[in-house]
Amino acid sequence: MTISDIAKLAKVSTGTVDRVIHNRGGVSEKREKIINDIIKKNNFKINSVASALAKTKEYKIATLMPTYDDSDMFWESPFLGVKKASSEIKVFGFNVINHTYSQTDYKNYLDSFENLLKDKPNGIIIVPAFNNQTKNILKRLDKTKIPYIFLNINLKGFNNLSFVGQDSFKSGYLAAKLLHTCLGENPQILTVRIASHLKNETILDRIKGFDGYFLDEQVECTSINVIIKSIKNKDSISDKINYTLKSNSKIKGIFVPSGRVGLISKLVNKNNQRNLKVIGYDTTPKNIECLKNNKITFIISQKSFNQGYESIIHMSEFLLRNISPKKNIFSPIEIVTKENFEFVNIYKQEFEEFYYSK
Amino acid sequence: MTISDIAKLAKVSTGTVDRVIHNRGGVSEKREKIINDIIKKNNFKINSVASALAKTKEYKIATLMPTYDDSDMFWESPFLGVKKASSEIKVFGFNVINHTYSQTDYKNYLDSFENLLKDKPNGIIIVPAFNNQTKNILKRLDKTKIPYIFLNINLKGFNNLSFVGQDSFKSGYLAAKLLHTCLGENPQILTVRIASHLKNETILDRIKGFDGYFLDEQVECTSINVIIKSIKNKDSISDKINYTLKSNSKIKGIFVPSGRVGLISKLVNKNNQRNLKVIGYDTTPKNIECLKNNKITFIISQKSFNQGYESIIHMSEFLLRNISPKKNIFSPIEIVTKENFEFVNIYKQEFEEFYYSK
DNA sequence: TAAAAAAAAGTGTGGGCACACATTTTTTTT
DNA sequence: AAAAAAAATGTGTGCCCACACTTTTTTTTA
Repeated sequence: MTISDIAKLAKVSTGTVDRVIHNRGGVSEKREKIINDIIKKNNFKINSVASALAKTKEYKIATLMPTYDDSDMFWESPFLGVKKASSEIKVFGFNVINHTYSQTDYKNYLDSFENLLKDKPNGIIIVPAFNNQTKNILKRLDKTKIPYIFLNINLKGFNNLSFVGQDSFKSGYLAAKLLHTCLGENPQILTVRIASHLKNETILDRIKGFDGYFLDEQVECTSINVIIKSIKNKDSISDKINYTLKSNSKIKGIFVPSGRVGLISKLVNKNNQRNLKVIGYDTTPKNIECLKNNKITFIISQKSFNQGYESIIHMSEFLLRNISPKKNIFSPIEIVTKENFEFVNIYKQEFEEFYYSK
Repeated sequence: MTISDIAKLAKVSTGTVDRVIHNRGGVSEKREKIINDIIKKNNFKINSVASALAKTKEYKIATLMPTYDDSDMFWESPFLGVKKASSEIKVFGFNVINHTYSQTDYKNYLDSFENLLKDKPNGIIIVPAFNNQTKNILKRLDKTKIPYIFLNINLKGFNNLSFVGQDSFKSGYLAAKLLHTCLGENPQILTVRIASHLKNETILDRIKGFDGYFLDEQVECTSINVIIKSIKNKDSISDKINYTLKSNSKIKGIFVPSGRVGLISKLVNKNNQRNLKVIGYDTTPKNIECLKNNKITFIISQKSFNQGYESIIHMSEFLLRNISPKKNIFSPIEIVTKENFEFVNIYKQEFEEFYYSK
């Protein structure tokens, strides 16, 4: 069943059928109905391959994501996901242009955004750090009607087409459940937070979820909070954590609501380990290493590779086929341990091999 | 960069370039080298969309999988994965024909296989139950040189193109780790096995992995085995399990190395629950229900939807582009709890909505 | 060396659709 | 009622490649 088959059945030309299929207008109501009926009756679906081939329109998608380096590789993963999707949709006329910014420099964030706009993209994928700056930025986007998708970080109250990322509350909830299951009733848990994260919505939501679990379950959990001023001074962190552990011998679990769990877990002294259960986020190389060394018990993964991938794919579907994605596209909340980590990033691994071998 | 661009650069016709690209032969060595060099130099990749459109060849892929019904929905999931892949590759000229058999009837298995052969498929996806019968079947396939992929069950010593499924040993290993983490040192665990599974390689491997963990970790684990004769007589199962639990008050965990964990968990009497940790396999509707009711603590998922999907995709890539898949394509070993189950089957859920709404 | 056979290279059509442009039909204006 | 404008519909080319068929070139045979 092809467009020309439909045209014959409806006794019109293929051009008219084309107009109906793509809602291009300029077709009489009478004919439109006839054609639509025939399409439905025969369950006609456009041949996406031929359609892709015939399309001449070019699309630009721009991304704006944080940089990554040896000290924090987190953002490599979504970036690779973006790259994978880019290579797949290139054949449909998509050109994906990646921009980056430093997470500690909001001016750089704004500059990168200006550069991004110069590309005149048809759609934007953005990791919206810096709540306030983002507001001004996105006001302008709303005016120009360029659609944008939030990747990984979910700010509320914007006209983003979609959010691709984890339900942070529920992932914190799960972290609590795991520690509760391991530690038994009335657990005592050390929560380690970083000062620079104190306004980070994602991390705040995780903590809310963590607390929410114990509230819901009516479990008396003694939670001791330690706040790290800066991650640079490791001695000071180590002192703080080990002092707390020493003076609270009943602490049997550590919760780090960020990807810094590897760093923290490494700083726990041997004599304080006493079979501690440590849980944190993100399967960065450093964290995986700690998982292997039994310094971390559970890592919660948000499959950030897939997040990058999906954000691009959904944008392309929106631009190409006018399919609106769901407002929230939630990533899995994966539990990663020493025993299963090798299987969790298979797609990422495969693409990595391909990408870095070029 | 298109084929005709390459042709111009090499001062030959597009036909000759086509022959080189597809190794069709009939090109002089001299020219072949010139063309290949130009292809490499320009990093030319065939336009897969145009290629797909121009291909006229039709392929048939046949599948042979167990049936499913209300009492055991497990095989619905890979079936839906197969269906999803089928709908995606239809446009490339693939026709996927599904055959099923009863898991308790090897004659039916053989009959279905005969029917399958009548389709004259170009490739076969098979869930190889019945070790002995499978041997005879596959000898014939090897003669006809029809490639076949094992789905979910991995038999050794065959010429299968690939195996798509879980590393069962490691998934058992993980199950042990989880119980160990929850129960602390010297755990006492009840393992519940079904008589009809006693020769099931998958389940045997899971148990090997389970035992292997405690050996590796040098943990003294007291494991009590209960073997269920038949899953039909629930009273008898209940008696057996509850008697064992009552007389071994130190048992704090139950390990069910199969998808029957929901059934088993339901039969544990209230007075025997004493905060038992229950772990088993497969996210069937029944098991998910028990997860919600706190009767099951952890389910290990093998993402069987993805298994079905991937088996088809890899076969199509092999037939279409002659890309050989890896011998073992391992599925993730996912840990599913009450708190994250809603996020683990997202792709399956989406396809279900689409599939059953038709 | 001419004819025959084999190898190498070239040509052209079709696959299904998108989209610009051309033509026909209907409606509005004067 | 004719002319002009607007709406509706039709036509044809190009997107890039696969593959069958044709033509040219080279090699073999007698």
